Amino acid sequence: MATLKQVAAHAEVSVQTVSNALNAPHRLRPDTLERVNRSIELLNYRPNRNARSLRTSAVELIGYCVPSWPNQTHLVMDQFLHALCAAAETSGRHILLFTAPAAVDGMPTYDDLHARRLVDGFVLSQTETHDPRHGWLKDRQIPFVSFGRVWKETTQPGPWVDVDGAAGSAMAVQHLHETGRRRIAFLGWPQSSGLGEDRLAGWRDRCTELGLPTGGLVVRCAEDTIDEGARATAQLIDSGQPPDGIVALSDILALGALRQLGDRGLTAGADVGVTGFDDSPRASVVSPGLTSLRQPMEQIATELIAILTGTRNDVPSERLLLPELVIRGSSAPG
Amino acid sequence: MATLKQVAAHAEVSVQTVSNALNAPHRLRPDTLERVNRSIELLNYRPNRNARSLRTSAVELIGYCVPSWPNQTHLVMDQFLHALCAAAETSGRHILLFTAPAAVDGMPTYDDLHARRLVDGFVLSQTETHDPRHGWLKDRQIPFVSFGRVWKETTQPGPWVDVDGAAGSAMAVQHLHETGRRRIAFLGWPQSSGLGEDRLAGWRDRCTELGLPTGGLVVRCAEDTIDEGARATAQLIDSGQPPDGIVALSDILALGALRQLGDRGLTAGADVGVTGFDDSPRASVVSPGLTSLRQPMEQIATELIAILTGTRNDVPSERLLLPELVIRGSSAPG
DNA sequence: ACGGATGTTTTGAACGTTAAAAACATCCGC
DNA sequence: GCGGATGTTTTTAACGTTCAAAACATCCGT
Repeated sequence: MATLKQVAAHAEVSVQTVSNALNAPHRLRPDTLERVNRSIELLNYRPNRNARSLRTSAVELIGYCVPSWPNQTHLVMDQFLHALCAAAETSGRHILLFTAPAAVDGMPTYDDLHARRLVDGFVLSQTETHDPRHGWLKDRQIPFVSFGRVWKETTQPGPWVDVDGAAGSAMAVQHLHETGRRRIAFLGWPQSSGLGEDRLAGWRDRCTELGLPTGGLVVRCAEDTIDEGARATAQLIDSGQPPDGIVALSDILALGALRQLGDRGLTAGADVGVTGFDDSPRASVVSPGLTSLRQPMEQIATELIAILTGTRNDVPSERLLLPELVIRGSSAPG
Repeated sequence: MATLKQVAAHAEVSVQTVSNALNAPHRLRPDTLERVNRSIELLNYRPNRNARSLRTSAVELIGYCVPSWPNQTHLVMDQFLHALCAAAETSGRHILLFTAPAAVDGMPTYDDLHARRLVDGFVLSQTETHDPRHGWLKDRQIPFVSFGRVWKETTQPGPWVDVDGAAGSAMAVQHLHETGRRRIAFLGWPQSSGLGEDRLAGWRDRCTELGLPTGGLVVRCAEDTIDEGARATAQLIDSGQPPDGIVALSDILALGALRQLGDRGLTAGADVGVTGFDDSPRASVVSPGLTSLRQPMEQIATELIAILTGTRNDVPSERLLLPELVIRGSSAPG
């Protein structure tokens, strides 16, 4: 593989002139630039990333910890990973994947990757309540950006991009209200989940705004499973005041709701409107199709990379993005 | 962050002596080594990967193309990705993720990553019939190893690690035979799938060895879905000579079989023994639990890295690994 | 014709490691 | 005491870019 030196010899210029042809072509006389570019092409020159990184101290790699639940697929993370890679590449960078223990036990790994100049910074995701990684990185001035806020912190310890769960739930309530529902339930998670409480707040606020009841219409599920979604829905149906709409905090819980409605001889859509969150592939193939809130993965990834690389001066360090409500049969009126 | 130079000054030795302390400590007098190590620790020295890579021409990064189906989770690939990262780290390397168009359209991306010294080589996966990547990389002497063989090629174009699907199907047949089944069916894929034909061959060969019938007992499914598995099972049940055992080529098809059996008032296990492949999380939580063939992900990843890095002279360039049959209720006799 | 300004190209050094050769120190047999 | 062998440490250069300064060429006003 040719080096700058070889290209320079071929074009009968200095190494610096070849470097200028690549990085500052305006410095060169047009005929010199043409000759150098021809040599670059003829010799199939490719810049050596190591040499450049050594001189500039920028490696153009972004560290991302491989999702820590190998026993469980995580659709949102799969889509996110692909979008993140593509966004990084668009900016001339790549993603370096690594494993690390959970919480602070993993911080030495992050520290080491940065100290050895293996990465310039990190993208964090799967943020947990009181997640310690953010503060740890901020304290050490190691660049990072987070997909998701650190829940239940008074101030965020660093830049983030997130999807507005509350707004999403509100959109779902609004939509169900527009299809005629007047008693809309919410299937959520335990109170310890900040994300769950955020989405619940969106449901509650919009119901209140629309004058809809909220009492006795929230069921928190211990786990994010179809069975729990089914159980919670059964509980609502058997409550004596069954809902005519259900906003589920996730597609998984929503699928459980669909199953339970089917078991009770009720029709999703016609009898009870159902919505989920994340717009997983099953949302479209289940019958009826599940109305769901879709997270804008490509936009999320693009914003994360823009914040981390500081390539756009207009980028604020916090970005809350709106999900998109994808309307399907599960919320269509009768 | 301290450099070798700063550590050397602190320890009152040359840069080379510090480098020797790290890489060839046997060259140093014990008291010199101790003094240098103390300086390394005091100054929290971390080697700069770029500098080392520039001098040695080895970047210690392995390129892996992010799975190309963002609309569909792929459990096996999720587990694989985690195992691959961990195995790479164990060898002092990391995974660089990238995106690329499918088939030969993606080859310029591979070429560029290698030419620019962003990676030392590649791990390929999701191999397809007549997959062109392998031959392309081999022709250009770009190091790689493949998780999965290139089906329907007379010779493999490069090193690979794979799971022996045929042996897996044979194990499943053997197991069902041992639980008393004598008419074992196979749910497979279209004939164009090399992997499917391989697994089918294992089923057929073992049935023949055991003197079991094979005629009219194979149903090929157009797609890997629960519905297709259910449809295929219905076809077998309605055939006039229903099977008492079913080996499914994947867990998804097996779940379809379980559903169809339930719909027909038949009990998986007691009435019809069912097995799947891949041991997905649902295999254990479905009722009854699904007997399934589990791929040894950590071993696969470890072998891939060993072949690619050439770190063990005894490693052959082709490794066929056995899956593990995880026995659950779906194959338990009545 | 000359000096200052501007355009274009070259020169020298730096980044931080590793590899190889050289230098220095020590030991031992003759 | 000396020369050869071995142990230990230092010296020198290399890897391939980028950065900054210097040199050279050209232009224009006086």
